[in-house]
Amino acid sequence: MTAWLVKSEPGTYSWQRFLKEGSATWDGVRNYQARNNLSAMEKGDQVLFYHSNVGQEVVGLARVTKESYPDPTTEDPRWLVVDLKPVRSLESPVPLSAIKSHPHLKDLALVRHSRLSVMPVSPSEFKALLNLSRKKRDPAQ
DNA sequence: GCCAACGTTGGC
DNA sequence: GCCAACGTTGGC
Repeated sequence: MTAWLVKSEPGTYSWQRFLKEGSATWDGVRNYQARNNLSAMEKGDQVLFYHSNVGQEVVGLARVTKESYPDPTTEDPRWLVVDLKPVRSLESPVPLSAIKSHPHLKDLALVRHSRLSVMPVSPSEFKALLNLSRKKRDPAQ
């Protein structure tokens, strides 16, 4: 079982909307690498939800509820979707800057391949990210 | 708003 | 099959 990270622009589809709706079909992926990652997802896998562009932080944790199937938003059979459901918001969102400055997270695809929208996260990276999300904010800031 | 990085398209 | 042109993503 692998952990994953998916990106969404909050203006397009936000974590708040995902929470409110209670589930999502992760459609619209039109990149082969991202598509391959979708197809490798298994039911029950944990998925971190990242706000790209605006926010630039990991905001929540979700889970795969349905493994990949053809993207209903296109006739093109090459593209796939999975279904996700929200699990919980992170206590404290993990900003990209914190990920970049964490020595163990430098190789995360989020950092190395900033345009990839669906990526695997190793167990140790996943643990590190969750640890960062538990860290209390500096009261001075 | 800019632009670097990257992916895709199409002419040759 | 190469590569220039173009479009998109997303950090800054």
